[in-house]
Amino acid sequence: MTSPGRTRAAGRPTLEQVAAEAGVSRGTVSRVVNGSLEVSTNTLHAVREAIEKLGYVPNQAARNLVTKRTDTVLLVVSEAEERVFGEPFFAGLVRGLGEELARTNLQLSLMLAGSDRQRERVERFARDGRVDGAVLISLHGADPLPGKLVAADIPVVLTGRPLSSESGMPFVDADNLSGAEAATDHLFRIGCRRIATITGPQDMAAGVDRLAGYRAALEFRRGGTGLVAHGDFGRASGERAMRELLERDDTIDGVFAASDLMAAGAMRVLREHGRRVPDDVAVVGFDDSDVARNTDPAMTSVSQPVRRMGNELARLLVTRIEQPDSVPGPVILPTGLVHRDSA
Amino acid sequence: MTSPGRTRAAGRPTLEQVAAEAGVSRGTVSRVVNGSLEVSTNTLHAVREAIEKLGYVPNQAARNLVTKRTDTVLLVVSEAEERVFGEPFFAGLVRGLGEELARTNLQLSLMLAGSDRQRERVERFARDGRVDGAVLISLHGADPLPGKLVAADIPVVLTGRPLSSESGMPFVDADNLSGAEAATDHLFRIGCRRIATITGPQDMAAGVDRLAGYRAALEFRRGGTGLVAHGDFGRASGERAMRELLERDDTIDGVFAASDLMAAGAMRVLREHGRRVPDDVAVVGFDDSDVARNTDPAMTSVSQPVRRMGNELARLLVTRIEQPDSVPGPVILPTGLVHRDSA
DNA sequence: ATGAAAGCGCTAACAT
DNA sequence: ATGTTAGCGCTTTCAT
Repeated sequence: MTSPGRTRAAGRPTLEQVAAEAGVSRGTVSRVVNGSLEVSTNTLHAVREAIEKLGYVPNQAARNLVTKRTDTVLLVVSEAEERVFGEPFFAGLVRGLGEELARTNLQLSLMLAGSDRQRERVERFARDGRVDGAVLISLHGADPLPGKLVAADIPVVLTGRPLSSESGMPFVDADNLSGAEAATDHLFRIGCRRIATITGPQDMAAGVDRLAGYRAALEFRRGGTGLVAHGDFGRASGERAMRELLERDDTIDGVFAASDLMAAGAMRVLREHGRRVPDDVAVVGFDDSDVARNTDPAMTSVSQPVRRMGNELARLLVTRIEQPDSVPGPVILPTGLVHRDSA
Repeated sequence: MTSPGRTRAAGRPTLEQVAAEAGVSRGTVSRVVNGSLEVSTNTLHAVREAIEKLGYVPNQAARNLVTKRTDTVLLVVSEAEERVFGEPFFAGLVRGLGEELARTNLQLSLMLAGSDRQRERVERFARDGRVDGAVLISLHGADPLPGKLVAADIPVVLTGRPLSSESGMPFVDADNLSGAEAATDHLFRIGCRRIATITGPQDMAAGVDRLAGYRAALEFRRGGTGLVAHGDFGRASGERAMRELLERDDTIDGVFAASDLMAAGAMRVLREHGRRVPDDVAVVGFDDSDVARNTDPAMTSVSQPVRRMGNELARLLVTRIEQPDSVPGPVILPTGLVHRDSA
């Protein structure tokens, strides 16, 4: 009880103790731990043995204090829990990030920022100096978070083109415009002439760009582009939008939805209304997620290389961290169209 | 360039500078920052002003070094990315955890441990002294991670009863047995007499207990309990299991699946085989997730209070952190049956 | 190749 | 109520 350690990390051996055990100085142990080459084989072994014997693990706080690095990067997702854990998009991204970061000694840590309160916490966490950099994803409109982090001198990379392009922050995005264009054009080519779209949120570039792609395709084909209903990428919004569209025009024969979830919702509503997919109405989604594979009929969908996007994000961030003055340009990755049975 | 700061956190004002600016000592500033009451109103104001003026933010590394606390707790999910971001179960849990932790000054950080490599990283991270405690979820079989963390003197709480109950670690779980029993009994009461089950992984208590519940219900009703096929909670495994079951016995008229995802897979296979749900075969799932609400017909499912489970996990962990010697007992929360159209 | 020593920025115990 | 001081455990010059 009165022993020298009531504190949590008590008893943990220190550099000092390892040094004593190995009969060398602190500095030498430090060199061994950090893989310096300027250590003789003999001492190297002695120190290693001592480390092993004592079960020494470097104290990060002490190390951070002097190096100013934390070897941790933060993934901030600006969505509510339900969204984050419902959208398969994030899975690929996280995997991609993890893969790439595994090559470095950076550890990935994830935090949600779906509410103001959470955003504030994330900001404080980052400003406290607990991370070397941050990847932000799913930013809406004029989220102040990226700006605040940059102001706090924290390297930041974004997922998805920021709406206000003045930001100048490096970002990675899928070619949403081309993807949407290809999807819409596909509907046209299989014979649809009354093609509607269900958009994503218009405060995100992904939402805006996919709508633009739809428009571009139809303008090129000289089709009408008026059948637009807005959604928020979520399933329920897709159902709502589809109902609205059907009410406005019941001759619709093709639908391009800006997310698989919305497309799935639309398919359900179409069925409720007695429309067969794809015979009466063809449907294309966006994301090529699990959802698309599991609708009935299986859904044709635009694929984005989420995993590669994660890879690129990691690379960009590492670059920013290692060369704070570099401003790597944006990375735009190509999308594809995966043909299944719904269109 | 030769200025005193090329390092990342360079130029950040320190306690010392704030003290100078406010004309007081370091100690006093520290007291203000940490909310000590023993400070006169005057100096309090002076210090606050100085902090404001200089934009001072305490350096966490320095603070951690002396306090031995990080104010961070880790949520470790022992699943692959695809799983984590596909199962809505996690959303509720994370939300519950966040809610409760928001009352404290603990920050939640999430890490995946789906591969050995990731598990190793997580272990190192925790042993490095970067977290005050950890919540582990989705443990399989004899995962060594919890033991290692405990050995490293890190407070740990588990989600789901550990299979080897000798561990003695505090945990939170849903009453899986009762839930499964209620689901199965419901099938019996609506007239099913050939009731099959699709189990979860048998290296997790949730899988084992739900199967036990199925058995208990049928034994009580004197029904046969032989129609068992194994799955892993995932959709594909549900499809596989359903096919297998139909091959073995095509008079099956009720199915209890240990997860919504598997139940959804089963429903699809049933439809493929020309069985109508619930008319020919009634189906009950487990989780009461979004998936259950979106099948056609909507799925009857066992609900677990995931959010409350998250709350309780946080409470347990906080207790463990604040009183390292306390060993709070397990918390088992009740499940319910949500009636929809599939049974 | 190695040791010695000067901090990194903060908290907390002790004085006053 | 406030100042003083001794570290927390580590990295990193600077000598040798």
